Amino acid sequence: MTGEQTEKPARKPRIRDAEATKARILDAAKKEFAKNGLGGARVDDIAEKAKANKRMIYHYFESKEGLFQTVLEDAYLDIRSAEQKLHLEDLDPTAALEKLVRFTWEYYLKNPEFLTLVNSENLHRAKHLKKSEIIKVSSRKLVNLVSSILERGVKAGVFRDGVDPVQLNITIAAVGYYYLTNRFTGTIIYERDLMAKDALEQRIQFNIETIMRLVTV
Amino acid sequence: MTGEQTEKPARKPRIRDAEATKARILDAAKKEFAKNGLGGARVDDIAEKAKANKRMIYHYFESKEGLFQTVLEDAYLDIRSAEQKLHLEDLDPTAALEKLVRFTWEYYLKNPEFLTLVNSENLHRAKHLKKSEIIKVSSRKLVNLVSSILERGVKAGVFRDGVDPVQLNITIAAVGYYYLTNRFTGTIIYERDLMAKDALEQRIQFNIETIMRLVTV
DNA sequence: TAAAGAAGTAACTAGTTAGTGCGTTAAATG
DNA sequence: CATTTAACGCACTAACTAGTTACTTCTTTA
Repeated sequence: MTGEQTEKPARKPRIRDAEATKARILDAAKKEFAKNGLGGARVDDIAEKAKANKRMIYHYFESKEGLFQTVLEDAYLDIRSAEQKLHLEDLDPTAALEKLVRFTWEYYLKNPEFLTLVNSENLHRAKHLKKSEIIKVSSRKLVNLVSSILERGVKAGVFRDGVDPVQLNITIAAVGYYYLTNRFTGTIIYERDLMAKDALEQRIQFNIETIMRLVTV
Repeated sequence: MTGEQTEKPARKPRIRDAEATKARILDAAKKEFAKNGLGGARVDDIAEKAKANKRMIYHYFESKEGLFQTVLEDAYLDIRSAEQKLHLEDLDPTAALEKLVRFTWEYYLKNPEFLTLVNSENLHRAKHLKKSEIIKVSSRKLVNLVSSILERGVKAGVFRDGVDPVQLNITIAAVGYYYLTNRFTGTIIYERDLMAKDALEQRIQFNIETIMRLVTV
């Protein structure tokens, strides 16, 4: 509908570029939603940061919630696709699991907006995610990935039998997510700078230890 | 200042009762902040739910943020005091640790507002908690509690040496917190009702297993 | 019982905020 | 080159929202 012949032109920098404007809005919205939550985010601020007119937001995304939904979907698709790119099936079970734990931690660390977006979505009882079929499909792949790592480990005699892949998946996420999403209150409660370089290094080692001990025979 | 002679009268139900009004406001505010976050909460709604006039909120708590800070402080003090009441020092190390894991899980389960309040506070980079000295003091007690359980376990030969009590504390919270705060997105991602009775039972068992394997020799 | 002080209320303000109506301008098309 | 289509922007509105002003009513105490 938008441009059949004009697939990826990138020939000359167009002054009017729908895709580029859309991308700028999404980028600005991601930051704004992550910083202030869905309720706290301001549409005017998103438009300004995106160097777009507010009218464009409503033209491309219908509403503030429509924009949030797209931002959230994109965020989930990004982490799910990055997980697939790890090619864990090529590694032995122990190395594969350790790599997944490390990847999850580093992804959260490099993309703190992801954590806040997920928190915001849960505050709204996942009403936006519910509508998205593609998220379910890509999540299923992640569970299957962990399932097969576990199976291979059991066969190789390095992992114990009976570990639920969903519970393991949740726990891998949990030990990183909690630490990082609560880094501000955590720094006060535990009277220790949780984001100091050595603190982060100590935590990822602890997380690997936690997960490995959980699955090992 | 408010009433020296009238310490806990409870003689006749007063039509005008400052303490009762204050309590109703705090209760309504806790629910409203938990449901909608600090930004999404509406002062008018809090007043209405509390069956108090909005002016009273500003009289007792100065501002919306002042009210939020009091709600948050109260929430932290409640869980910290409940932890102390477990008297874990009277149990053997293994039983004490298991009881703490179970308590933490059940507290989150029964008080989901706590999770949302903490999330909201982290969205605001812990600016309200920073001001509270009493929170630091009571948190220190929790870390000391876990420290002494670990120490006793090492001496008894049931726990391994070198486990950082802060990391352990964080992990005990993490495995419950993540599961419950993300119960809405989780139910979609993992295509499983995470709040079903047997799912909850399975999770607490998994959490105990995770923590026990982490500290055992 | 009169005076003082505290508890409580209605109505308002000044500033925001999501969302729109309508016109303008650039690019594609025949 | 004329016409259509899509990108873009200004200026507005209707509803909302934190916080306040000015007042009434109840309770305590000298």
